[in-house]
Amino acid sequence: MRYWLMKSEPSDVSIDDLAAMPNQSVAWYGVRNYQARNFMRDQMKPGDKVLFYHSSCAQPGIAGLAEVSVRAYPDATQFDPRNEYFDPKATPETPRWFNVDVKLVRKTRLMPLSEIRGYPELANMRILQRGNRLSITPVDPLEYAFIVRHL
DNA sequence: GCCAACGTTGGC
DNA sequence: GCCAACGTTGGC
Repeated sequence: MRYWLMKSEPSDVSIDDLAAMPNQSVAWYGVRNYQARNFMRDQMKPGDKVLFYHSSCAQPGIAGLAEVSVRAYPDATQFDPRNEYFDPKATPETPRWFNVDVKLVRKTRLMPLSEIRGYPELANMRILQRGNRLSITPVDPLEYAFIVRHL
């Protein structure tokens, strides 16, 4: 089993939005970065643990715990010309983008980015490295356990 | 294959 | 809104 941190803009899908979804589950659509796609397509498996992170907002930080509920399949938004994530180079025969489904485990208190930054135990997290923009990053099992213990 | 220009991310 | 950092595009 692996551990991941997944960024979502709360104005798009917040932890409360996730909690309100049918089955408290959501398709992680719209990833248009190859590294993040490859994580979903090649490595993420149902049962993998996810830190649900709020980004690009007033209070960036970890907002809850989730898990992968469905393994990767073609992202439907790439085929829809009216969707903002439409990709003219993708076809159903040769899809380019994939997404997993993610299911809520529990909403937690918000652990702000500033707090994460303050723990020496978490200093190696990808999210803290300068210039990091990747929306899906692997998390070390020890880092994950540390965070859960401090939520 | 190089690399300049451009677009996006995301914290502040 | 600013801007650093990074990824992608496309001409050559």
